[in-house]
Amino acid sequence: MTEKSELPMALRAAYLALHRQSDARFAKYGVTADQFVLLATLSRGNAITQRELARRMSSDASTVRAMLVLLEKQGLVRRELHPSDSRARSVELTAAGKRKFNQLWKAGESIRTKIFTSLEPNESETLIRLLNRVADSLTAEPVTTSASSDRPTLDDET
Amino acid sequence: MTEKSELPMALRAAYLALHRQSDARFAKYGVTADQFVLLATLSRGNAITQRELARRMSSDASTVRAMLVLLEKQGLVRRELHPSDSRARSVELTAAGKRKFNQLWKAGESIRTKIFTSLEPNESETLIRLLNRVADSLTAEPVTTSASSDRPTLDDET
DNA sequence: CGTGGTTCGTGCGTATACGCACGAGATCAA
DNA sequence: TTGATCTCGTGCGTATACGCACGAACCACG
Repeated sequence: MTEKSELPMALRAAYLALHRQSDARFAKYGVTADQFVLLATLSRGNAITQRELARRMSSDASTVRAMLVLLEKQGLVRRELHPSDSRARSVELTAAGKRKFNQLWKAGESIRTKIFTSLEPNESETLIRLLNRVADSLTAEPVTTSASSDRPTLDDET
Repeated sequence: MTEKSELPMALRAAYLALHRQSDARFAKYGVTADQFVLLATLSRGNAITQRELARRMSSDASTVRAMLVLLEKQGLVRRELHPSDSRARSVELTAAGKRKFNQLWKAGESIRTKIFTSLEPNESETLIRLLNRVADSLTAEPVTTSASSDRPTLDDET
């Protein structure tokens, strides 16, 4: 019987490990792991609003904005007026941004290899499926705070 | 054939969703999701060094320090002199910290429920196992004396 | 046409995450 | 013992992550 905190902790450990490795790998290219995620997201669907970009990155609007400011300074992305909605801004990769992303993709190859060689092909599929299920279950709307009884492996009040 | 970026993105989505939900849930108790992780870690092994705490949290020494400073102000943790190593500090929960953790554990119950009801018991086991495998594959660090690893060849032309 | 409710981007404040460099203590080798 | 080296905690700088509050624009619906 596994601990109830084991899954969340394993998720945390895996994500942070990935993030650290990515940051280290991309550092020499002057971008961070999260900036890579942003560039990758734009590379698959250019000319989207900041909010849509945030949604696809599983990130937050204000976080994305801060990132865009930095990436714009580096000349990797461009923010233009949205054709139909004048309060929105349309984000896209510059030519330099596309080149940079291609570099980064190659630079990150060994990380992806590390991951996929530790998993059988069907295990990768399974892992993705289960992760998506977890994410979906958490992205659903609020729950009532019911506070049931399940022991936190700690009893205090001495 | 899945995209190579799908697994990392799913991992990111799941982790961030969990983190957001946890932050929201714990906010009314005045602690963050990560502070909960710290308290939970201490609740299972008290009186450990900051570095060991960081290791168990899959976190970083300086991050942990910043968190401890905040938690100490709240009176939830205590840092004492290490008995045998005078440069280290021994961290432990205060009585208030233990009470707080018990509260938080209950408050977070519905989040854990959400996750586990979206997974079959064996799927939880599988997910944990696969996540650990991924984390391990990424935590491969340079060894001190062997230096026999295959080194991903960071040839960056361009 | 207004008028209110919603959505987009922005700015602000706080907490994490992490690398890097430092000083003090610990450890090992000669 | 001494010196080289490693480790622990600290402080600093930067990037994320996110909530919250604004102002502006969009969108009904009367």
